[in-house]
Formats: sequence, structure tokens, C-alpha cells
Amino acid sequence: MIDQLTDRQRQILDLIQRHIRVTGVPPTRAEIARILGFRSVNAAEDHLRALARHGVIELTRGRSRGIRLIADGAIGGDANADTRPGAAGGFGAGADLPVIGRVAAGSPILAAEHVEDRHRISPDLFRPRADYLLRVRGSSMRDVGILDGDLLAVHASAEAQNGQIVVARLADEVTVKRLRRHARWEHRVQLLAENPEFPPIVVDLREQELVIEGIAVGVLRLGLAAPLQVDD
Amino acid sequence: MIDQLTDRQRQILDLIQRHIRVTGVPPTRAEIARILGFRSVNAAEDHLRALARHGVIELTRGRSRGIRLIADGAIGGDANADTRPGAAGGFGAGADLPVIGRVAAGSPILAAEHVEDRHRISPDLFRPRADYLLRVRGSSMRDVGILDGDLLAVHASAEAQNGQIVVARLADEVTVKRLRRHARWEHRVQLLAENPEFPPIVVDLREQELVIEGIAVGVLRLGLAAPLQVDD
DNA sequence: CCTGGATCTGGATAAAAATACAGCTATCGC
DNA sequence: GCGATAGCTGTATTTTTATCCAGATCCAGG
Repeated sequence: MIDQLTDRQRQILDLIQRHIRVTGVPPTRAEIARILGFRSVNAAEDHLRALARHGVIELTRGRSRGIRLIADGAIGGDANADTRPGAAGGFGAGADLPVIGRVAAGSPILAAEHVEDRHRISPDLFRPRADYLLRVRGSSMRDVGILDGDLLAVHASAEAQNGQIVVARLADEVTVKRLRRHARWEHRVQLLAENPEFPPIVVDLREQELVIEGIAVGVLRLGLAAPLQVDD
Repeated sequence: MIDQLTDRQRQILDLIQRHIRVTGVPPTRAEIARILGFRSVNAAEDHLRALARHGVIELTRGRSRGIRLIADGAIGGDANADTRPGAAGGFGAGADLPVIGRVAAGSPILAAEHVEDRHRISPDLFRPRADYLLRVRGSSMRDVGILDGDLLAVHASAEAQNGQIVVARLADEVTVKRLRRHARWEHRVQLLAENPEFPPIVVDLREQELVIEGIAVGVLRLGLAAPLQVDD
């Protein structure tokens, strides 16, 4: 691809790359012409057309500075040291996330026997990064649009802030609730459902163990068009 | 630095980052205004000045799209990140999906100016395959867990079955509703909201043009943990 | 020799874009 | 209440920018 460019074209391409790096925006035709000493902006236009024909850049008609580099190989840049948990297959096209179904009492959420599926979704779609998808049971979070059967994207973390929706383990039951803390409550937190049919759960941390398994970072609902519910 | 921005300013900053990721160039004042629904480009200008004052962006006087992000760390988007063109052709295996925002009257949904972002999600995660993600406006489908700001995965198709949730264009407005047809109704269909506050819409096909743009195949909700809503 | 591509000049024009100016309405601290 | 600030509307003007047209050179290949 790049190797069938002429020297001059390669030079233009290089100029575009540098211009983006230095100024933050791609160059205009006039800027290319000025930098290279062309007396006509059309020279730059011709070169851009040629580069686009060769597929190394993409031009957006009518848009000022509408030049985009087509990354052909490695893109130098951000180093996101990513601790992917069980990255089974795909590399390069984005990792996949395990779908966690019914969680048995006493065993860790990410135990292999809880993984009922995998979906190809980039963990980095969510912020903070999602570590797994938890299949939601019940309608206690109905009023914030988390329905039975939905997949809840969860960031595994024992830390959660007041008001966040968390995946918590209470008396060996895994539930999704909104966490409510208060400065005045010494040893107490609340787990609130988002559905008036479910009363708040008050937890006295001296009496019961509450483990925050993670915080909810997103929702994914599949099968909207083809209702193949696995109700039981 | 970033933490002393107002919500609105943070939103503008986020928009700039996404615009660079999606189009390869920073947005113009007019583009910012259009995306956020401002009726005056000056609103965008004011916001940019404010962001520059706070040191999170740098403006180059006189240069079109002369906005540069001051890398302070965090908040995703590296300027010239990798973004495949993902052009209007074949979708590969691990392609990304365009996020469609505000759809202007009269123009096709998949027009380039409606694309506000791209997300790396496999279209084949959904069945039938998703062709784009539509950002939902309003709460008319609240009771089936489709909330304001959600991303609706849509399969582009003019065919829809009775009872399916569709993306429809009625009087040049794009809406998401449940489609209700009946054998007895000759020239009539209903578009039902899933929220008692919204009355059913009865469409007489001899009087009004109803275009089915696609059927809903899934829901994606991001930012559950960090509420940076794009409401306006 | 002739064609076609690469590389330019020079000129013209419509659209896009930045930027200034004059307001208006909230909200917030004092 | 008062003034500052955020967050807008609306209008106008000047630059910038993309894009088209009509050429001119040079060079490689058939």
C-alpha cells in the first residue's frame, strides 16, 4: 500500500502526519502548498487525491481539513496496560467478556462454572472498564431500566461510592442494588432497589458481611427483536 | 484542572474528543452547535473560550478547527487514535457501529453528519445483525427499559412484524415505538409508546407517510457509573 | 509517436468557519 | 437586591478553505 507511493507522495503523507502531531489538526491545501513551496493550492489537491486513491488517507468532501490517516499498521500512541481477565481468543479485534449467570452460594463470581457464555464486546467501551457481564435476575432495578434477563456490565472492584449501583454479596446471595451510605451511619449501609415493590435493605456491617463485588458500568440487552426468553 | 469544569463544559470537551476520534478532525463551532442543538454558533465559541481558559484545550486563532486537546491524562480519547473508516460497505467480523444522534428532518439516518461516535461492538452480537446504534431521546419507551440517552441497536430494514419495536419516521420525525398492525385495519397502523404518559399514535397510511427505518434488536447503556449524560 | 500519470501554475468561486457585537435569562455568592 | 458568571440567541462580517476549470511539463511504456 504505502510502498507504491511516489517519493513526492510519501513526502506529502509525511507532512500530513507531522502537521497533525504538531498542530493537532490536518493541514489545508493552502498550508501544504505553502510549506512545500507550491504556488498553486491545486498541486496539494492533486496530491491528496492521489493519496486517497492509494488508500492511505481518506478525504471528507466539503469538510475543512477533512483528511484522515488510514492506520495500516501499528498505531503508536496510548499504552493501555490492560489486565484482561480471561482473554480467551480474540486479540486485536477487542477482547470478549464472560457472561455470568446464576452464582452459586459461597463460590467466587468469576468461577468457571458460572460462565454461561462470552460476548465480543470491548471492556473499554465502559468506564471504568467492564470485567464481566452479569445476567440480571428479577425486577428490583426495573425503574432504572435494568430488567430481568439484561446483562449488567460490571467493573470488579471492592470500592464503591455512595449512590452507585453495585453488585453486592449479602448472606451469600449476589444482588444488584444501589448503595447508600451516610456519614452519620457508623456501621450501616443501605441497599436500595429501584422499584417500590422492593423495600430497602439495611445492613449492619457488624452483624452481616457485605462484599462489594463490583460496580455497574453499563447495561446490554440482546434479543429485543427475537424474544427467546429462558424463563424458568 | 478537569475537575473544575461545569457539567456542560465537560460535555463539550467530551464532544470534542469524540469528534476527533470519529472524524479525524476537531469540530467547528457550527458543528458543536448543531450536535448539541444550539441555535447560535456563539454558544459554542463561548464554551471553547471557557475550556481554553481552564487550560484543557488550546485554541489557535484564525485556524479552522484550531482546537487542540491538552493531554492531561485520563479521559480516553487520544487525538489521532485508531479509527477504521468502517465505510459504508461491508461489515467485517469485528467492525464497529456508528452512533446516530439527532437526526435532521429530511436527511437519511445514516448520513455522515448524524454519526456522533463509533463503538467497537460486533454487529453480530444482535440478531438480526445491528447496523447502527441510535441514541434514544425521551422516555416514551421507559416501561420496556429503554431510557433517555440509551443506545438502541437497530437492524436497518423496512420490514417489521406486528409487535416489534421499530425506528419509524413519521412527518420527518424519527421515533422509537412499538408497531401494532391488525388484519382488520386496512390502511392503518398504530405506534405505541411503552409509557402511559404517551398516547398511541394512529397512522392512516393514506394520509401520512410512515417509513420503517429499522427494528430494534438490542439496548446498550453506557456511563452507568459515571453519569456524563448528553441531555439537552 | 502518443497516451496517460505525476506534478505543477494560475485563476475563480461558493461554501465553511472564525469572530465580533449586542443582547437575554438563570443562578450564586454577598 | 446586586453584580458576576454560565449559558445561551441572533446578526453580521471577514477569512479560510475546498473545489473546479484550463492549461503546462516531464517522463515512462506500448
